[in-house]
Order: sequence, then structure tokens, then C-alpha cells
Amino acid sequence: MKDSKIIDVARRANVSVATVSRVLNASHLVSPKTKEKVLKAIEEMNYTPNALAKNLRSRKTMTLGVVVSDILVAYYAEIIKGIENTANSLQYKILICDAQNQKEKEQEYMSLLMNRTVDGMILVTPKLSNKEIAAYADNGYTIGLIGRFIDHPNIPCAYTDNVKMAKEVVNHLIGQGHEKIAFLSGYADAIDSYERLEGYMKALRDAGMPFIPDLIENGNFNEEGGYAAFKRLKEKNIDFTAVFAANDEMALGVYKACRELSIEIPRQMAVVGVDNNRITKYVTPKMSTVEQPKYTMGALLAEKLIDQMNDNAFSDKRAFKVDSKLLIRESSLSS
Amino acid sequence: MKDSKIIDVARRANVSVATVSRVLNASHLVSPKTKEKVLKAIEEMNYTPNALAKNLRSRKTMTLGVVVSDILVAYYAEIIKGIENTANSLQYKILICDAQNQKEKEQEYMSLLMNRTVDGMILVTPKLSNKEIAAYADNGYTIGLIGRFIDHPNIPCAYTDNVKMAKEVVNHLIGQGHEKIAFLSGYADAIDSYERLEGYMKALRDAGMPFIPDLIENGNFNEEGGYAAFKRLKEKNIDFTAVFAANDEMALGVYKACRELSIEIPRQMAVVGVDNNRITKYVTPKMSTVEQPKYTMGALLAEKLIDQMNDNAFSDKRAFKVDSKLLIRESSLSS
DNA sequence: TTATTAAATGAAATCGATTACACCCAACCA
DNA sequence: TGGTTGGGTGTAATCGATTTCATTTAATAA
Repeated sequence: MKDSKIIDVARRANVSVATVSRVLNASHLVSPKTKEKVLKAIEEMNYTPNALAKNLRSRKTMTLGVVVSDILVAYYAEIIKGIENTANSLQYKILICDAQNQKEKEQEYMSLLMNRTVDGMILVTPKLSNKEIAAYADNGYTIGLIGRFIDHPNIPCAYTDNVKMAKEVVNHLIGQGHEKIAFLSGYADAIDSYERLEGYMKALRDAGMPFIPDLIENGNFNEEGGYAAFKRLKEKNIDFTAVFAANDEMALGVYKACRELSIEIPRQMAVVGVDNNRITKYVTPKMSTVEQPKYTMGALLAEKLIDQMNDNAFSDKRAFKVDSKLLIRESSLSS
Repeated sequence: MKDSKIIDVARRANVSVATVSRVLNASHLVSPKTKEKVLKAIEEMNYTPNALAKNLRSRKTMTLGVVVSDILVAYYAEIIKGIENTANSLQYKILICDAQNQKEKEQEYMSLLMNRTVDGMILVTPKLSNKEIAAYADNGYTIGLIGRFIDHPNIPCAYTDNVKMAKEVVNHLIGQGHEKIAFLSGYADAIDSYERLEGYMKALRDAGMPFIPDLIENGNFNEEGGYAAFKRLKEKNIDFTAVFAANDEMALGVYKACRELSIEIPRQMAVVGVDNNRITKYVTPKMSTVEQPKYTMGALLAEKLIDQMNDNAFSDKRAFKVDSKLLIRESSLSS
């Protein structure tokens, strides 16, 4: 039952605990008939090894922690799938941690790493600073990063080129004839926001178009934020005909604001988001957005991190910059 | 750093490991100045206790496992939030397990319970049979269930009354003047499906309307399934003017099929789903659906289960039937 | 001052596995 | 026949904490 232990099995099979352990761990150093006896005893007693004892002794848990900002956001859920499937195929389990957008929760979850509950951690767009993250790595903990890059010899990263992505989006809008393009950024302190803004500016510069600071607003990466930001833009009374929102949620907020203000998308206002949330295909008009290889990033990083934990052979390649893809749909198409 | 242990701290502070342990566990049995010495040593050595050793000795992990069918589905994500917040407030952590719709994965994750990695498990609409689940409970493991009910003295359950819910939906459709109402069920073996079908039939009976088996189709709880099921219904050439889909995903599939077949919702076909997925508000027309108190179910059950683990005082109330709410939107409203 | 009691502390057992090391014994070789 | 060899097995140390029990120290009462 629930509380039989290795010594009970040993007694029942008339062998030592060492032998039972050998059977459990598929050692070749045990004769077929002994093995059979032991297996029979295990079966009869319904014995399952205590993972805590095992992990304590072996000093590993074969578990990877994954910290995401919000498990409700599909972006994270898909990354998790990538990590999980790869990890499982390499005999690792994953422990999913929902930081609920709070930095303190992230930190709490990091303690799982420090107290040996997990062998490594994958942080997906964490709020922790580069310095804080690097400190963990410097102390010998195994950490990987998704959706962000830190230049540190022990921290593998998988991320998209936000600058390039944003440039592509803005170029597309310019190509559609837009000259005044607003940008909705996410949290002011999020690297993604910053980089996307950078790409936005570069695209304008390359096209010889002026950068108008008033066309930048912050929308906190969520729907309400996007809604409010768009209203603020409108109140400024500056003309603009397109909005590039740093994610789909904010773009959805723009949709809502436009509906209220009777602004027709895309005829009067072009809109592009980022993430390819499933919803973008269901809204009217269908939303143009950017697809990032979420599953792939998860899978790539999980493999890399597990590799690193096992042979300590840090291959030089630890930065995986993957390509994103602009999906042009109705919301940004001039007729 | 990473590998200092309690004995190192003890030596540095010139005390015994027992004393350090007492400080760590906030025992009152330690003098202020000793305590200070110890805390200083802990601080200086950057010591963190090894959770594996601690859990092994104390025979608990203060961790709850949560097995969901698919982490990408918002329904589960919200339940998880409810569980997590409640658990955290009671000093418990949760370990989220994504079974990816596979029964074998569910079973794999159950082994976390059996090998003492978690103190208890919450299963959300699992594929495991009642008998299998009861067997775990009978063996002394702590299990709770969400979205399903098993009559077992040790298994607390939080679920909605599917029969009542389905009746309400069908009554609403009847009230809108529909006489031929199709039903799209989920997995044939899912209890939810079965119960919703039961409610559907009861509502018909109560209204004195005939039950037409040909109007029942299986849609596997996903969009493609709903799409295909609707097409099959249409091919049968039986008239019907409304569809009740056992979840929103399938209803979405119906939307797609209708678009292809140029059937206008709700004028020619009324549609109602279940779950209140966020998408339902964004589709055109807005989808009528049923809201279940997901967060509440999670919170309720987490509290109950933790209670049960701690005082072993099984209060008699272990079945929480919560009320769902029909949200009537555009897709089911005759003009 | 001494007896009594309570508060602090430490030594060692314990949780349940893995594994280094020692040992036994049968098979093989010289 | 005696000495190697090595496969199979057992004993005991170990992982890093908690906790029981015994002991020392300090505080209080007599």
C-alpha cells in the first residue's frame, strides 16, 4: 500500500535493500531469479519508491521548473507544450509556475531552484532584471530564458528578433500607404516593448518618415490598456491612420475603442498586433498579427538546458534567435 | 552559495544543527542572541535549506498536484488560478500537470502522488474512470475532483449541475420558438457529455417535444469536431433550427460550418455553447453560452482538500454543486 | 544559599532511498 | 589441487534536514 518501503520489499523477497535497489534501477548485477523474486514482492506489496529519498540521495530531481507570467495567455501555454514534450522525451518532468504577473511570485518560484526542488528553471519573459537573473547563474544555478536575451555564458536563451519584427510590421503599414502610424507599447520596463519600439523607429527612419513622440502610448500589454491608450491618442487630436500594438490583447482594445468611436477598421484605421492569439482569426475584421514559433522556442530551450545540466559541456551556441512571421489579414489591408 | 548545508551554518555560528533547525522553523525554544548569531551565519553563507531532505523527514511537501486535460483551454487555466491562489494562501504550492488529453499522461502524473512528490492531487475532468480514481483514494492517497462527481467518502468534488444547465439552455431555445434542436456532445465517454445530453432530453420531454436521435452528434469537444458534426447533421437532411453544443469550441466549429454553408446565425440557426470562453464575446454574432464559476470551483476544492489533509477531520460535506449561468447573447436570439 | 523549575542547547536517531566496499562462491586456468 | 577471476549479494555510509531525549544553564522560590 501507500507506505511500504524498500526494506519491506527486501524482507519479503529475502534479499537486501541493495539488491532491491539494483532491480529498481535496472542494474545488470542481479541474477534473473533474484530479480524475479524481487519484482514479485514489489508487485505484491504495491510498492512505489519514495521520490524524495531517491532525489535526496542522487542529488537530482529530473524536474524542470517553468515560470510564466500568466498561464491564461495562450502564448505561454504553447511555449509550455514545447518545453514539456521535449523534456518528457528526455525523461524530465516539468513543474509549471504561474507568476500571475507579479515579480515577487517569480522570486518565490525561483526558490524552488535554490532549495533543490527542481534541477533547472526556464523563465519565460520574466520581470526579474538581467542582473538578478545573472546572479542566480553565477551562483551555480541552471537557468534558461525564453523571449529575452541575456549575454551570459551559462544562460541559454531562445527569443525572436523584436526589432526586425517591428520593422517588418511598420514597413508593411508604410507599404499600405500609411504615413502616421501610432505605436502601443507594453509595460514600460519590458524588454519586448522596448525592442519593438526600437524597430518601429528604425522603420520610420529608413523610410525617411518623421518620428512623432505623441504617437507613442503605453498599454500595459492588456486589452483595457490598449483601449485606454487608443482613446488617449484620439484625444490628442493628432491625425494617424494606423496602429501597431505590441501585442494582440492591446490590439483588441483598439478594436473596442474603434467600435465605440465608429472608426472603421481597416478603412479608417489599420491595426496590427503581435502573438497570433487564436482570437485574431475570429474578430471582424480578421486581425493582422505576428506569429512567433512558440512551441519551437520552448522545445529548443528545454533541450539545450537539459543538455547543459547533464554533460556540463556548454557548447558555445546558447543564443537561439528564431524568426517570426507577419500574418497579413484584413485589419491592415487598404482595399 | 549553492551547496552550503545546515551543518556548515551550525559550525559557523558555533551551535548545533538542532539549533539552526529551530531558528529555521521559528521555534520559540531559542534565545534571542543565539537566534541572531544563526541568522547572521545563514545570511553570510547564503544558505537555503534543502527541500528534499526537509520533505523526506517531515513526510510532507506542502505541494498540491493539479492535473488538467489541456492547459491551452481557458477553462482549465481559470480553475488553476482559483486553486493556486487558495493553496498559496494556505502555504501550499501547486504543481500543474498538463495531461495533453491523454489518459496515460494522467496516470503518469498520478505517480507523483504515489511517490510522495505531492501531498494531494486535484483532477480536473480526468479521463480516468471512477473505479480507478476510487482505488487511489482507497489506498490512502488524497484526491479531489473538479467538474465531476464521485460518491466516495474521501473524495471531495466541485462540479456544476450539468443536467440542470442543459435543461436551462434547451428551455431557452424552446422559448425562442425552436422545435427541432440538435445536440453536439463531447467525447462519448465524458460524464459531462452524458449529463448534458440527459438535461437536453429532459427539457424536451418536459416540453412535450419528441426526442429525435438523429439530431445528436458527437463533436469531441473541439472545433473540428463541432464543424464535422454539424456537416453530418446537415447531410442527414433533417430539419432543425438550433444547435446546443456541449462546449464553446464545438460551437465555434458550427459557426465555421454555417459560414461555409451560408447559413445565417441566428436567423436561420440558433447556437449556444458552454464555458464562456473569451472568444465567444468576439465572434459575430456574439455567442450565447454558459458561465461556470471556474475560479470558485478551484478555490473551493483546494481549500477543502487541504483541510482534509491536515486535520483528517472529514466534514460530511464533500460535494460542492455550484450554479452555472446561462448568458444569452446574439447567437440564440430570434429577432 | 540551596532546591526547584523552566528555558536553551546538543547528541544521535530518523526519514527512505543509493552506492562504495567487502565478501562469498562458482567457474576457470595453470 | 590451489589460485584467479568476476558475477552476485549484503553491510553500512550517505544525502541534509527534523525531532526526541538527555543535559546544561539560568531563573525563581524557599
